Amino acid sequence: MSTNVKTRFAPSPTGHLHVGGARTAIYCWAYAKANGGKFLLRIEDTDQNRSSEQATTGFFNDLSWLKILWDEGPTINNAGGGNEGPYYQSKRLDLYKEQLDRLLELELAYYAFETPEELQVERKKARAQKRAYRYNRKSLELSKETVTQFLAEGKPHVVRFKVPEGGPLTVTDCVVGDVTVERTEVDDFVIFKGDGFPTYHFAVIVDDALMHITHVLRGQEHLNNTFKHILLQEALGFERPMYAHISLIFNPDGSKMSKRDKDKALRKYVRENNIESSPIVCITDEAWSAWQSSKDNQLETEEATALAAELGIELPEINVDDFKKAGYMPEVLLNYLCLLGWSPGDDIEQFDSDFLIEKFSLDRIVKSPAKFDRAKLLAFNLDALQKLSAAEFESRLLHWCEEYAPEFAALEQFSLFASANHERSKTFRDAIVTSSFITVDDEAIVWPETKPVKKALLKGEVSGLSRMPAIIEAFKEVESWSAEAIDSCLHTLASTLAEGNLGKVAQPVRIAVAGGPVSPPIGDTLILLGKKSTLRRLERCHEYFASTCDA
RNA sequence: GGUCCCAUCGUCUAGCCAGGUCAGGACACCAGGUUUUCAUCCUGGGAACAGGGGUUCGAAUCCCCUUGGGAUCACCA
Repeated sequence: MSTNVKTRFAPSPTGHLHVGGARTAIYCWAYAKANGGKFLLRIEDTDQNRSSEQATTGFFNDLSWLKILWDEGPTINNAGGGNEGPYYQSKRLDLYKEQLDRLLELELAYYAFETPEELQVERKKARAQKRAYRYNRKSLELSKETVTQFLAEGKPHVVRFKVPEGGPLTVTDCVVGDVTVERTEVDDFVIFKGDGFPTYHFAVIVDDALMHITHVLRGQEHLNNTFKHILLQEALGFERPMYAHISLIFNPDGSKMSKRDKDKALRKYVRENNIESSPIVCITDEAWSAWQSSKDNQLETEEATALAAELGIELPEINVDDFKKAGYMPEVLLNYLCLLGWSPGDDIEQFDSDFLIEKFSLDRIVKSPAKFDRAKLLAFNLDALQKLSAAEFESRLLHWCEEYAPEFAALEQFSLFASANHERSKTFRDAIVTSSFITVDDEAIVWPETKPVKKALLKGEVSGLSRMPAIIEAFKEVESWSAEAIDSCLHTLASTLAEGNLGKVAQPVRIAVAGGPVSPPIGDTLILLGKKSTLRRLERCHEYFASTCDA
């Protein structure tokens, strides 16, 4: 394809990198790589109130985790660099002002003095009259002298772009095709804000031009903005890049997948359960009532996480970081995200990033929006996990545990813990969930009387519980606590106590030591626990049920 | 409401641009089987061209309309 392809991903650091943004970044990266071009990262932090350094770092981490590394941009670890920076918009004010002066000189931009409140009134009027809001160009009627005077007085102002006269506007989008709109649909939008910062529209045009971006891939919510952008480019004499607008990602219920989904889930639960005050200390009464007073006041991430944990509800996974925490592998998330709107054809679905780079093209991007299907992601993760060698699985599980489950990372028999969980885990988290009994103290194991527990211990002609004393005695005799010894002991027990039915002895043992019907294979489970803990748990279980039910 | 975008199994999609294979695959689901639990694993199955008009010998594919869904209409990006 064309030479010098350069794409960019330009997030505003106001939250976390969510899956939609991640997919855009992946496509940008893949397109650049597929065409021997460069991928650039730019931080759009012109919103002084909402941008944060913490969020910026989060974006770097999330992108790095996915192995989407930028050739140009902020220098972090082994990514970034380039000499068309700085790559933070907040540090490019001079550049924007320079371009703004040109526009002012050409009389393609003008000062406007309406207050936000005044504009709000106009907007409401427009809504009531069932038409789209357009700025009425009132400030354009001001005389030069008045404007000069207002500015000298320090009257608060913005700068607006003066949309030139002309015919309809057409942009040829690489995904959507030709899109045409009447010029009158574009109003004189603000390009410089009252705080002296450029708006998104202005900064993005200046930066994309100065950084020589050739292809702009972005979410379809920007399709309408494109007309503002091409107008600005024409006014400034910039070349128009190629545009590719990617459809949105939705939740399974059809709603737009958004960063607000977590907040929504929490609100719903709180409302449905009539919870009137904060159940945890980390959310103050003030924070709670502020949150409850308006849907626009979202809880901080930490607060939301803590509250969800307290209420015992699962927050929907929407950010890249959520999937990392949940124990998915980055290459799987990347793979799955690619498939939401693009496919390589030939019935191929599972692939790595080398394959992606080789095959990626804009003309295979689907126009229609996609729903995010966690079940398929999970299935992909399972497949990928199973393809890992034992050593690789162990090292990656260890890595994950070090970050999210240090008590498991510290396990002396980590190797066995890993191998025992390899083929039965769909995510890294699965391994610690079904093996949580390992890190629980012997004296803290409890046995909820659920159906499977009752079935294994209390039901039947000869109950599992009644076999317990014999099992305990047999285990006491096992000298070396090895897989072979345990196995042979269990088989012997099965033939003497249960006509060779291994399940009849294994399942009561499993429940006794694990506190529930699910654990790794029984031999591994017992070795992981050790002989002493195994015996203690068996005894405690026997005592507990013997005392509660006079069987 | 104005403007713009979109429309193949429950879901992601292949097929469409260059009309002509029982509309293919994956996930999910259902039924069997393997397995000491859970999870895997194996076999089989049901499942879609939104509706209506054209064009054509022939339409999922090209055109129009209807319906449905979505985006956007900020001194946020």
